[in-house]
Amino acid sequence: MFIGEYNYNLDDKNRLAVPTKFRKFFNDGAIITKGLDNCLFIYTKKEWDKLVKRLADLPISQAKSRAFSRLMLAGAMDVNVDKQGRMIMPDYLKKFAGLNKKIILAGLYNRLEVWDEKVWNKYQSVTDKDSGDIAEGLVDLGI
Amino acid sequence: MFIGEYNYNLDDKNRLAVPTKFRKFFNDGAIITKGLDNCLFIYTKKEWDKLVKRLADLPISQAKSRAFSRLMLAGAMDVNVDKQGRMIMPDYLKKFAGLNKKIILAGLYNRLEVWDEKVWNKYQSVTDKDSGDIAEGLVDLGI
DNA sequence: TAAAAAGTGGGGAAAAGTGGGGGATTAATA
DNA sequence: TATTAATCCCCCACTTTTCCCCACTTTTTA
Repeated sequence: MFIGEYNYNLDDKNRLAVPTKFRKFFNDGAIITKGLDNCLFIYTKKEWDKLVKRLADLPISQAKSRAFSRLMLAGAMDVNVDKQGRMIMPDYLKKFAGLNKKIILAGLYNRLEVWDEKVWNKYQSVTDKDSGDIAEGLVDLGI
Repeated sequence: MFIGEYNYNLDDKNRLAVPTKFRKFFNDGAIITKGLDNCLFIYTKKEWDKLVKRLADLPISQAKSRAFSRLMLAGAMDVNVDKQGRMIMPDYLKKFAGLNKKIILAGLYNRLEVWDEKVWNKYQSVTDKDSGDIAEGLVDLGI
């Protein structure tokens, strides 16, 4: 579904454009939530529903699963896409991900990730070094 | 499917031609991804779908699988081939592979590899010398 | 050596990205 | 409750990018 890396700007009204070819998936809105590694996750309604069901099954007795549910559920916001294909970024999510003007959108198959450009570049420079480990992962998958 | 070594130029508009005899495989588009050893991989839609099925189910809770997905999925780009048989190279992939004007395309059976000419020549000069040693290591893989 | 095919370059129309004004709805205050 | 204030979002307009198409050059082939 979603793949690729895209550059966009967050404007003064906190509007963020969605790549044209992905807009059709968000006709009935989108869910933006706090993600991992300092980014945000954007889900379609359909994918979000799947995720919520899995979160509901986490054992409430475990502190870690309670914390994860709070991150994903309490962090989530239902947003609309305007006629120009943009969604409005809530203030608390903008702060959470440290977003400035220059934004990276990353396609991760069933979700889009929102990164501040600088944070993204830093993450990349670390993981690019580990590409050896990543290559090992390829073998595990039989690729 | 794909074999051989081909010379092409990346033009000022970041367009890269595909060898004529291979174009028929890319009628419905192509996927370019970050590869190993500083090159890029080009897959047909069909081959890509085989790969991506394995990636879709990785657990988002593990930092390593997130890094892996980001390399393979966010690193990939869905591209079209124009009437002249060229695809447009996204900026971030051009940077990743250090591409300049002179490009080498290499056929690796189920994928095409994209190399900057200088990187290719350097890689060749090392591996040509060590080809004996490299072959020795393949015993483990049953070749 | 002529004709055909492939590689390469560039102009221009169309689409996408971006910014901002203004009206309508909602909230706030006297 | 009337008036004011604030927010949201729709729409218009400008800028930038993309991509389609045509044309020229080089290479291949008959």
